[in-house]
Amino acid sequence: MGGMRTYQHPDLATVTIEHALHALSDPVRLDIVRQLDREIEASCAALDGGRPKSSMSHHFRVLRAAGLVHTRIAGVQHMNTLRREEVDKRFPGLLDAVLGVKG
Amino acid sequence: MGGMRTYQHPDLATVTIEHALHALSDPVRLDIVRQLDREIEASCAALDGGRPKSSMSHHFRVLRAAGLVHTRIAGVQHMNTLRREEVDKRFPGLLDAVLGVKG
DNA sequence: ATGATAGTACGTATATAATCGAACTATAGG
DNA sequence: CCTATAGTTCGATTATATACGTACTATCAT
Repeated sequence: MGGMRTYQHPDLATVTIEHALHALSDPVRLDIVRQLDREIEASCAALDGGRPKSSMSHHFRVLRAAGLVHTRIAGVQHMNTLRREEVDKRFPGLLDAVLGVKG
Repeated sequence: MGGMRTYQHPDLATVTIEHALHALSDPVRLDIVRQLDREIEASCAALDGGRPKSSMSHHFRVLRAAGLVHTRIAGVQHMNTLRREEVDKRFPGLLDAVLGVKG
């Protein structure tokens, strides 16, 4: 069924490191995370890089399920943020390491 | 073409963070890496946790291809080590973060 | 109400990965 | 040379992911 009122965001305590690593290991998703790390908040469309909406929806769902991204509904847009503090608490240094890599 | 004389180990510069994250996102492989982090050097069989040899061979191959593990042949055994220093240089803080997680 | 916009849900096709038995290869020891 | 051991390679199976078109839903503006 189509649009929804709210999203479910898992408690980081229930997210395993394997789960988080898997979510981060896809280039599209890693790119989303990199952009969110800079942009603070962005709509799905703003980060799609020309990809179809259904593909992006899939990747955001994976990122949400892994506890990495929070999505709030703002009118017609769904605004995404990195769950930085919570992820840092659960996996200290992980995002710093992943986002700090060059090349 | 069974056993081999030597293994190919990629230059870490050619390994992407996505590649490394994917290799680490499998529970069997993460367990291997965790054990190598403690044991310094171990044969494949010592880390198999009762799994078939062909399955383990697959996982070691993935770990090698991602630049995470080095394998040297010592007689009939193939001894594995974590490529700690090189990985730390290429992906600073990554292994500390991944291996430091509890639960 | 109509239309436009943002995104989800579903279904399906395709690709990638995990699992593991069986046959094989290399080395060591008797 | 024969046998045991450690691990690889091959091939087949199954599971998991990705990609994306189409239909749908929610919200907003007119």
